[in-house]
Amino acid sequence: MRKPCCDRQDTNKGAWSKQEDQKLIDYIRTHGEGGWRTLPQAAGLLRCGKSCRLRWINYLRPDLKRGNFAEDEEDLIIKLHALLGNRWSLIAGRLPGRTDNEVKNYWNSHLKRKLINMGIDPNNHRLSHNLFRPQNPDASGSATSSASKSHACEAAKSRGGDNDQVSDAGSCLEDEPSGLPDLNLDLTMTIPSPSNATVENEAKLNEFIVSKELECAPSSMLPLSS
DNA sequence: AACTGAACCAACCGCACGCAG
DNA sequence: TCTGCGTGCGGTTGGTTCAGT
Repeated sequence: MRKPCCDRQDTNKGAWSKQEDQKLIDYIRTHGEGGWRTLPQAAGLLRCGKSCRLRWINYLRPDLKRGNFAEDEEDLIIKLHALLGNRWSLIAGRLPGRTDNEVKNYWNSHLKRKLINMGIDPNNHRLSHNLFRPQNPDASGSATSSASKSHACEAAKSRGGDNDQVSDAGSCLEDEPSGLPDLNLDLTMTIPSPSNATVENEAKLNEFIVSKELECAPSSMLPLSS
């Protein structure tokens, strides 16, 4: 096991100061992204490289879209989560200006609960039989109307276990309850084995996502930038 | 006004992958 | 082929803010 990179005594932890942010921004503007291991020293920061990278990606990048998620973004997250499971970076990749961390946090704090309130199991996007389904039109209706119909199985639980296999929806649609009829998410497909998981495969996966979006999404959601 | 629990979000941590030597 | 390094990812934690009592 490799030593953690952040165990040095002389590195700062916790919240970033404005000065630190500025140093990081200035450095990356001058030298570009990358070289995270050596960046802190070069930029005069008492941080580990990982911390710098995270700060840049999640907070300082100029193309980040801050603020609340739009309804179509919510829909898309839910739909992609049904397709891909907890692959936050892939999901975030289809949401311009959003980061995986942001999407993950939003899922855990908002969307998960929203689905539960709608009587949908957020883990597999199926109707949850034993959950109380509120009559509240707010919960059952507007924001995630298409989401509630996205009942493909969760793709994969997590890295390692799922092996980059995209959801086998066929297997999870077979016992589908009657409630969520109209999205065609038959995801039967062949994804190359994890051992071959390469950039090319990632690109194929993205193509797949796009094709599914074209099949399933309301036109208002499209096109999606990559 | 004070307290408490819930919600939110930035940041940390450990692991796995790709690549170069 | 093996090994170590750099990087990216997803899960988790901890601090802060908000809402209810």
